[in-house]
Formats: sequence, structure tokens, C-alpha cells
Amino acid sequence: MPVSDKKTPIHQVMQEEVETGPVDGLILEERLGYALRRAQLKVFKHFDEAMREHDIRPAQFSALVIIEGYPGVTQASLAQTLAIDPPRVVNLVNTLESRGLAVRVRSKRDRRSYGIFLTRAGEALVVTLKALSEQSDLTATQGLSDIERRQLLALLRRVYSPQAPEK
Amino acid sequence: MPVSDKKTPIHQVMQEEVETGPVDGLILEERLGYALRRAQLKVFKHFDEAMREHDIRPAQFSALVIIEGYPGVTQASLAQTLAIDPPRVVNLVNTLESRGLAVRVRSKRDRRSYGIFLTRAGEALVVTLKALSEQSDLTATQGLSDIERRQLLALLRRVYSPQAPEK
DNA sequence: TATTGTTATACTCTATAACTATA
DNA sequence: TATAGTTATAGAGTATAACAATA
Repeated sequence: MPVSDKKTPIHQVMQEEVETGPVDGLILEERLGYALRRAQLKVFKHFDEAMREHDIRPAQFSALVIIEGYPGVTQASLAQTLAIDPPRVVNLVNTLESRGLAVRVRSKRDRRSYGIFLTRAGEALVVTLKALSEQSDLTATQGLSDIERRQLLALLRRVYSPQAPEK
Repeated sequence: MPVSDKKTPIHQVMQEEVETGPVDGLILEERLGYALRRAQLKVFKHFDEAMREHDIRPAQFSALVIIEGYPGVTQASLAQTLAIDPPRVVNLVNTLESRGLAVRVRSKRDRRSYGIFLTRAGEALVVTLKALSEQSDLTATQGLSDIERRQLLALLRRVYSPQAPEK
């Protein structure tokens, strides 16, 4: 594609003169989206390693923890808490159910909805997974002190739920 | 809360008794991956809105900013900085080139590689986009003070590049 | 009429292997 | 042989519309 060459045809500019090495001190690092993505990539990489043995994906882990904390939670509520759409929850719960970690129980009150419960196997697994993920977070952020790690968590919380108390 | 108590088959437990409302105070909120994902979802949503008019995706924006800062950057270097794989860079640059925002210039030194440069249109656009994204970050984090916003950015940087100076 | 869960579908993002052309 | 870029492909993740059963 011919460059718009109002004055200096870009083709003639620097060819030999440019140093193209590792890039830092970038303006991009001032952008929140970039920083969040890079940090998440790292934290998720550690998480994946920690969960590999149990073949658990991030969304599956989150679902297990929520179900543990709120036995009988509905799929709609699960979708809201995970910030995913109902169709994904169906797949998610299908997987957990087929692996014997959770069960759907039809609600007597509202027979359209299900309550989701952990099985014994699910309860046992989630205990293990929580410990693993906690350790994974620590190793992923070993450059931070405990205080800094809590600061980071608090700031992130205030980004995604603005009215949350600082705690 | 009548959680499965050692003996009772989970199916028989609570059916009517469970309150399934909005969920907070969750253990999940202590997990870095969850917090990062939620924060990123929010920041990216604002970013998407800000860029909608220009039909620019996050990776495209990042690429434009990098090319602006490092004219003649190679695709391999771009891949490394964006933390994406070389095949994605091909598509990325194809899009930018077809939209007249950037051009590939074959390197004389190493004729396997290209230097990527912004066109005039690309240079003009990236100035606009940087201002928009800066504003987008501010509105996405309006619950934070300037100091807190910089703290967050600094902490994130130290997560994804552990040896970086605190600045 | 509205809501819960479901199916189907498509689109983006991401990862991998294999190819080409240069070095 | 090694590297830069490319092609092809497949798998996640995500979003949307439309449907069935129930309220």
C-alpha cells in the first residue's frame, strides 16, 4: 500500500538507523487495560499450572467456590456473580456435573430453576483447589509484600465494584 | 445453614431454605485472578465504548502506540511486547495496513524481516486514540483518586515485570 | 407477559504445527 | 541450521437470538 507521502515518504526514513530491541519505558505501560491484561496473563499462567493436575479452568474454579459458599445457588445467580452469560453457565454446570463435582436439584418453589450443590467429591476438591490457588497467587506476585498484595486486591475491587467499602 | 453434614445425601438437603440472592463478601474476591478479570472486564468495556467510533480493538491500539514509539519495529518485537504470538501479529498488521494506518517496509539489512511504520493517517489517529483511552481509563476508575490510580498501575507493573523499578 | 434454563450459532481470541524465504 | 514471517487449523472464550417450560 502506497504510503501517504505528503512530505517525507516514509519508505525513505530510517531503515538502517532504527534500533528494534526489547521495548520498555513505553507509554503503553501507563494504560490501565494494558497493565491489567499483562498482570492477568501472568497470574493466570501460574493458576493454570497449579490447576493442571486437576484439569480445572478458571471459571470452573470460581463456580466451585461460589457453590461451596452458597449451596443451592441458581444458575442465573451464578451467571451474575461470574459475570458470564447464562448459556456459558449451562456448559459449566454440565461439566461439573459430568465430573461428579456438583449436582442440579430442581427447586420445589420455582420449578423453572435449579439449585446447584457440591457433591462430597466436589467439596473435597474445592478445599484442595483453594489452597493451591492461594499458593499460586503468592508465587505469581512474589515481588510484592503482603501489604502491597492486599493493597492491589483492594484497589482492583474498587475498580470493578465502585461502591464497595475499602475494607 | 444446613450444608451437607457428613451423612445427609446432598439431594435431600435444603430446597426451600436457601436464599439465593446477589452474592458478596465472597472468598473469591480474595483471589487475584478473579479480581483482575473483573477489573479488566470493566476497563475494557469503557475502552471499547471509547474506541467504537474508530473501530479499534485493544490489540490494534497497543500496536499503533508501539509502532509510534518505535518506528520500524519488527513483527517479532511487536509480538513480544504485546505478549501475543507471531501469527496474530500478521493479522494485526494486515488490518492496520489495509486500513491505511501502517505499512510494512522490507528491511535492507535482513530481508526476512519488515520494519513497521505508521502512515500519516496512522500518526494522526494514534494521537486521537491516546487521548480517548486516557479519558476512558479515568472514567472507568472514577472511584479512585489520582494517587490510587498511579498506585494501582505501579503494582500491576510490578506483577507482570517483577524486576521493574518502582518509579 | 416475564423469567429460567437451554440450544444453536457465530465471532473473537489464542495456540500450534507446518510451510517459505532468507540468513 | 536457525530465524522472520506466513498459512492453516483448531480450540477456548464470548455474545446473541430463539426456543421450551414454568411463573
